[in-house]
Amino acid sequence: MELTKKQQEVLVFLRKRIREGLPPTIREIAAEFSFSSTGTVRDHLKALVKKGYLFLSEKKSRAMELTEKAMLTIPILGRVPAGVPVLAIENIEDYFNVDKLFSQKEDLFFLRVHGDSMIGAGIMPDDLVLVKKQPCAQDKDIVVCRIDGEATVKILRNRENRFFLEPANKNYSIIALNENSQIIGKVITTIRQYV
Amino acid sequence: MELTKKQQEVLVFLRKRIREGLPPTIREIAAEFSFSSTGTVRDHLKALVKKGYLFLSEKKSRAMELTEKAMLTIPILGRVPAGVPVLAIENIEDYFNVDKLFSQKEDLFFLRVHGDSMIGAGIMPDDLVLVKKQPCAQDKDIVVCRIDGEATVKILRNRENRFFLEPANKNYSIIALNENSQIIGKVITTIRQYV
DNA sequence: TGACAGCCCACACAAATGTGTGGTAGTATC
DNA sequence: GATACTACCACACATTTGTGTGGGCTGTCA
Repeated sequence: MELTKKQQEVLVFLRKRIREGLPPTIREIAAEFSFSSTGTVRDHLKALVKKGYLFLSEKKSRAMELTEKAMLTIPILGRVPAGVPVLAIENIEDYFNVDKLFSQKEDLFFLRVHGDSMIGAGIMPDDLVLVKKQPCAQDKDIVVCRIDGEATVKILRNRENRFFLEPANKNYSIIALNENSQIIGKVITTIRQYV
Repeated sequence: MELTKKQQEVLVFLRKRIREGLPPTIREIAAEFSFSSTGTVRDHLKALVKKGYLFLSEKKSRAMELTEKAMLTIPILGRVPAGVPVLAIENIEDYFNVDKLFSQKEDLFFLRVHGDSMIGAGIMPDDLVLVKKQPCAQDKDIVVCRIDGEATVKILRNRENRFFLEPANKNYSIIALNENSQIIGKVITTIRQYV
């Protein structure tokens, strides 16, 4: 059930248009590929549906959706030997599903990290951490907590059912979790953008 | 030029549908709000356009686009004092524009980081770095380079027009840029996802 | 009072759009 | 030879959809 070259081309176009926010109509697809008949487009769309790359809704204009299989991904490279092109297929370790990163329904927010208390865990000042709001977490989770009126990032430690907030920097000390320090959420991603 | 409550509601619905991948038709909007006339919807859409939240294309079904002003963003929290709710408006430092992160047209790929040579810069083993392909870069840029058949991440140094690749870890040594080490691209973002 | 914005309705019309039927040609498979 | 898939075309038809005109009611602001 592999895609033919032509079907690939159509899929690439659909992906582009869907990402831009407005899926094409059948006639817009026909125009793109200089097809003079709408039937031709329908053949291709039906092939994509049949092969599991596309969902179509009936009687609704532009109503198409990519399946998981067809979603836009950015290749993740692993080891890159000398001599071969960087983006050669052999180097591709996995795909990063861009469309899924932020599609979660949970209550998410970013926190801009202040201070260097988590430097040992690779969380630098001014990094953004994506936080899922939740009142508790597990041992070793990186959590956002409120200590003395300041939101900071720490590692949660569970020692015999007593909880501690541990920094990843020896210049800071461990804090026991009490009524003055409250867990706000769990860090699920960190992002650093270079200018 | 503030939005009225009703216009806000309409915008929220549009944003939801646009994010889901299929902007609504005028009649679908009417159904959502139980309007019995398409004219009513057009009044609201025109108001949103006039106030700078929406672009509409003529004679094309579902052809609407959010303006920068109206785009979906995730709040970035700064300092969070005790006592106030976490997501209180006072805490919001900025907004992270999800829709823009990956919208760049350039040739991008992710590289899974192996080794600890960049630990000092907060880039840990197994982090993902988003790389923009380019054959050269500037002093202090973090670059992906190919050294002895392995893609690694390093800091580029320009000393009197001679280029060096510098690790952020004292256990590794500086390498002069030569025919055995080639710049593949520049790191523009790092991402770490916790399971 | 007048002007304007917000919010709603009814209805008609033309254009855009999906659907359906049927056809041709090439290629591959059994 | 039969069958199936791919890749195109032509054309008609019904529905969906955007557009346009006209109207009503409620406010606010000058």
